[in-house]
Amino acid sequence: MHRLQRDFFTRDVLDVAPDLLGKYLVRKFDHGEVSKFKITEVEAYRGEEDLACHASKGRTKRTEIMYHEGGRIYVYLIYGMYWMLNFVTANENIPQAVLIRGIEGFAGPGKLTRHLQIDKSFYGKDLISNDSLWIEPNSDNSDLKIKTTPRIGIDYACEIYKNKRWRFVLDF
DNA sequence: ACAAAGATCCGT
DNA sequence: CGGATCTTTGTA
Repeated sequence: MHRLQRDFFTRDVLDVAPDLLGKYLVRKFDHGEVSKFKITEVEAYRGEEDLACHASKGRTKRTEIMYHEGGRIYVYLIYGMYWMLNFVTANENIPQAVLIRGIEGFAGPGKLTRHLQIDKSFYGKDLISNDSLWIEPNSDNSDLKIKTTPRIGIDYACEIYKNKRWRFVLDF
């Protein structure tokens, strides 16, 4: 099976996010074992104008990777304990990212990174070329039911962006 | 330098 | 509902 290529990620985050549902997140561990998990829940963070997006504070050391071309990995630590896994989308200088919130068997962004052993060392890696983490298509995802809701845990944002239904969940 | 907050999770 | 736990960021 071939992994998803650059053109999948260099689109608007609102197109990429729901399109990731049902596809496979593939992790090759250091000891050689390969595990594949169907993606079940994602959220879109869209540009400097989106007050829930880290890039709303502008270009910093942490948000720098979101300004790169789509397909890169954005990882950060939250509450001192949990690594959040994101994929950068769109073209250069358009800061967008998809937060991976759930995979088959592991609901919760902090739980899935713990199980997949993903940490700061993945920051900036390219999904198209690295040998530890990538996305593969699903030949049988023609009949997906997708539910949309507001995003989780962003009470600090203003009403306009708090209410955007930019969380996408596979509806079984 | 220092203080504050945070895209979460778990146990009570 | 509160505690864990530490990086990033803003302010001085």
